[in-house]
Amino acid sequence: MRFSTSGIRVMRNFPGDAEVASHRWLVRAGYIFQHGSGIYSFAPLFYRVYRKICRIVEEEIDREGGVQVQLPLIQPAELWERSGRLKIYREAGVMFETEDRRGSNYCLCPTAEEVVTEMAMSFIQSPRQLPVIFYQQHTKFRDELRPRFGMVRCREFTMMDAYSFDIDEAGLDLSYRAMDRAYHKIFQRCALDYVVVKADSGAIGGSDSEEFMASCEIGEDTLMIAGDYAANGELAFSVVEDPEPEAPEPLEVVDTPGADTIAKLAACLELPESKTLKSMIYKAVFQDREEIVAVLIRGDKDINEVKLLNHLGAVAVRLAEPEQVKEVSGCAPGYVGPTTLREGTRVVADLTVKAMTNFAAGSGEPDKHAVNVNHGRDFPTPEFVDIRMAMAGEPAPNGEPLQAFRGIEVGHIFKLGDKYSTSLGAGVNDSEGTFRHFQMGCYGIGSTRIASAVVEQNHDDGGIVWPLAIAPFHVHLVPTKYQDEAQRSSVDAIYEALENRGFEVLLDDRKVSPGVKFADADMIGVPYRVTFGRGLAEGKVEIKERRSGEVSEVSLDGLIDDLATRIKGALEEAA
RNA sequence: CGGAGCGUAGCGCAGUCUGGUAGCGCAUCUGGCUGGGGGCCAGGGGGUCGCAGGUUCAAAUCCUGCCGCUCCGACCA
Repeated sequence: MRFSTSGIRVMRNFPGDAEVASHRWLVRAGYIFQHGSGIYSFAPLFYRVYRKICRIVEEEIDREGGVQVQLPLIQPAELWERSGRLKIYREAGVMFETEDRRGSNYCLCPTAEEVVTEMAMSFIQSPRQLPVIFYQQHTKFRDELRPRFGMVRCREFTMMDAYSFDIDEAGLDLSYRAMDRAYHKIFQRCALDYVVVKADSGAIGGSDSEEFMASCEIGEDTLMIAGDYAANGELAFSVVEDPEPEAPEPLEVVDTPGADTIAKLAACLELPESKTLKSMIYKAVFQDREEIVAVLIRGDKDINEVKLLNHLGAVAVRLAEPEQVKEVSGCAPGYVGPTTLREGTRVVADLTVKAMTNFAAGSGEPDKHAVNVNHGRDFPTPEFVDIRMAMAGEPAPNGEPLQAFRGIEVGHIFKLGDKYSTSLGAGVNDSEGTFRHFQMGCYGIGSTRIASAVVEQNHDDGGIVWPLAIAPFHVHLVPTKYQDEAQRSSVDAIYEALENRGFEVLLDDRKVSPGVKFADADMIGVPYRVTFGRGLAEGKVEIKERRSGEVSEVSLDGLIDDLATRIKGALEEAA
């Protein structure tokens, strides 16, 4: 491709409103163009990268028996009502909805379990057609609460989504493992540095799920890792040693002037924070009702809302409004304690609360706290369940201390079981003639997000450093003076020869100074740059490796073979 | 949605406090020189100052409302 007419443009400075490296470079080097918050065009360079990622994804999923389809972006809202997910997505606020001219409601596809299950129901009539894995690479729409970091978190993005159908759990296991294999191959080929962690299944639902996380400082997820234990911070479990039980002391209310935080309270009472109790009032939203729930946790720990949501089986949980707090506890948020709760209020306490004795808690009044509080005596024994945020340094279930890392979620695999096949009535008759719901799995890969994550992991002061497998071009030809007849003819000859050999070549035929071309080449980040200039009279050109910066002088005659060796070698190694 | 900030030419910004001819750098166009790390000279084009309303003889500048964007916290590929 000739630079001058390729539609590629690069910028001399960074966009003012981009902060993270991938966003800054992808915009500056002309890969993407922003139209609105979380809404981007793929410019020619990005489209090439995107297509390469798609091809890798396709090859690996096809290898595991996946079959490609395309599912609709506009989906009947009624279908989402039947699966029970319309409310969940609406509560989360992420569903784009629209209606047609007759007033029927539609959802803009945020994920496609419903439509694919509806199709499978009609297409899969016999267990002999199983297993089947349908997949697509298509647009998704999510009205993200906060689009972020350029292409990392968009409101419109492209995702590979796959859905497996099996007759039983053993079959689902095999499909799940097949996709797991494909995922590892895909991320390895994309040269991504990643880890796999146990994950929460969120609004998708189902039992097991694992996330593939690109290691990266700007990652939005916290990964908790300790030896062979790796989990998303959302569901990581840590072991906390219980204190020695004490003989119950009489309950008292004491003055604690100005103690409006756990730290101040502990200091005021000269107690460790672990002898205080936080009482939070939550509103839990269910499909058909809402409930106010009091949540108790040891003062030195934090509530994990994902765990809470899962335990309650709610659609959403959020901190209650002050009026609602007053309703169940008779006081304002901040003064609530387990003894101030109205009778009949549902109380959920973290496991660490179980062993607590003689602890301090809110008294219902400002500047006063209850001390020597004991559950079972001063308030009814609550339900004890793990709803605690694991912290770095605490031991994982395997005994090793947890370390926290940041990651970008680039892939997620789920065992759904029969959640959708049951709600939508999809399945087949088995050999005995009984109707069996499909055992489903679903699998997502953020194709556009991979590109961002790769840039986060592969850039330097000069710009992007693409791994060959997903670089927009293999070779970037830079003639220092393309107007020069002799130079032009040899550059053109090499350009055509390389293209004829099947390599992807960007030829910088612009009439600009060599310095500009070099800077732009670094920014765009093609793995191999070939410079035509001062050695050309002696039949020499230079190959420069973008990543190492290593320059080697080669003869014009040997150039094509040299490049072919390097490129083929690198591509095969990646595959 | 809560907190912070921003919106002036394609991009980056100054000008706003203290109202009075809309500027700078880059990019772009024309001509010339140059030709291995963002080169030089000369000339040119490009702006409803986010939108609406208000105050004023006069608004980019002051006031009100709205919209958009970015960053920090609650969703997810």
